[in-house]
Amino acid sequence: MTEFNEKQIEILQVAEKLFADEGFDGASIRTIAKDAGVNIAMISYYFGSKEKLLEALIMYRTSDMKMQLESILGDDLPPFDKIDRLVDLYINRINRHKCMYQIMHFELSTKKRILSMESFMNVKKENTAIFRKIIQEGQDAGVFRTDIIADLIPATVMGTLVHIRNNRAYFEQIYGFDTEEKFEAYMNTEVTKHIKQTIKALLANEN
Amino acid sequence: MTEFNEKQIEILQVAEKLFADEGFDGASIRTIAKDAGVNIAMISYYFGSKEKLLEALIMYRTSDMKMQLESILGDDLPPFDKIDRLVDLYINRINRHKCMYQIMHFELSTKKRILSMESFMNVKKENTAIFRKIIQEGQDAGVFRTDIIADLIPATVMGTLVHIRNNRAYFEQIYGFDTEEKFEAYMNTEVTKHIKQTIKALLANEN
DNA sequence: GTTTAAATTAAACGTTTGTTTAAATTGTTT
DNA sequence: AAACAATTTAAACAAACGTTTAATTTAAAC
Repeated sequence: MTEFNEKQIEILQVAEKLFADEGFDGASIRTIAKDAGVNIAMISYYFGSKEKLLEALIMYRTSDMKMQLESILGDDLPPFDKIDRLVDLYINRINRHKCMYQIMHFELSTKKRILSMESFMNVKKENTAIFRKIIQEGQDAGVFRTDIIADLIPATVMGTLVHIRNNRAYFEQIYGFDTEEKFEAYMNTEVTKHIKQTIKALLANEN
Repeated sequence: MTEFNEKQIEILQVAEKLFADEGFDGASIRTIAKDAGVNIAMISYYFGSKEKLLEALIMYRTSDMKMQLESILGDDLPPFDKIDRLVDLYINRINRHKCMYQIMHFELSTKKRILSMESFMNVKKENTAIFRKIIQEGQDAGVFRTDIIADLIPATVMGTLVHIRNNRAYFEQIYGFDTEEKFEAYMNTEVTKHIKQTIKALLANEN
């Protein structure tokens, strides 16, 4: 299902931004409609309800990750280089869809909404499986340690990134960033370096 | 300021749970009042407004962290043992006040509310400074690497923890946890091990 | 050009929201 | 016991919410 037309995509994009800025409850149908340049009734008309709009949004965004992971798995690269590419992939995705991740992590943790868990979790499971294969390759090659908990590595990568983004105001203040660009530069240099360094240190086999 | 009487504390505790379960906008003054066993008007009467209730809540919870950090700094322990105690401290705090962290990380990242940033950030800054001292000790002793970004370590610890808690439904499903206890046990064993292992690997000086 | 379906609109629906009011109750002081 | 302040209450407030309706415009099909 779910080919979206131009107007629907416009609504999804506006909703993504507003949900992230003001939360699901905080963003009103009226504001979304106004920003998207459509009538309020169009949202019910296209998506059924506000809640189903959120579901559509999540599915709209969590579709292409699998492909990119498989691309890395298939590449002919040394294990540690694959880790570099993996971290870059996560960072790029969170940078590109920062609004989305903000919404997801809040709405998924809320007890009020159940969302379309099944389909969303299936995507996540598939992604975890591919990630584990990449780690397994490095372990089989004797390059990575085997006494680690591979399933928790994505949690550390994404958790660190999301945490720093959520506390952006704090980092901006202690480092004196006065523009958005400076913060983004910090994310792309220092933070990226820290995460790669951390994951590689964890995986490194001290033979 | 801010000694709270029994009734105020009751309201704060109920608000903490409801804000975390349903979000700031999702939790209504009426529900909070009902669960706390007080009249709706009492919340305005005691705290002024719903927003000020949130501020009071955050301040109420972010007061004792500094003391505990200083306790670790003052202890006479080898650097790596201090890391163990640090990670345990973070984990215990997030376990104990999981509601609080859920609220904070969402409300701080939202553009709608500005909160009482100044006082809250000052607490955070002080905590960061103490943390850095603990790392510095290990570096001075030649046990820790010096080419690391110490400021980002707490982000990795807390980010990993919060991320896993937020995606609890996912982990429950892939590991087949059917009770709250099993998930909490997982947090206290595997996740704790993973985080300690990761941070220690990052800090370890390969001499 | 007529007919049928899809898209779009403005208006209204009934709830729920946070907050305020003004009266009633309780507690404390004199 | 009287007087005063602090607490607690039920009721009302206007505003905002998500959704629905029924009428209108646009597009497609015949």
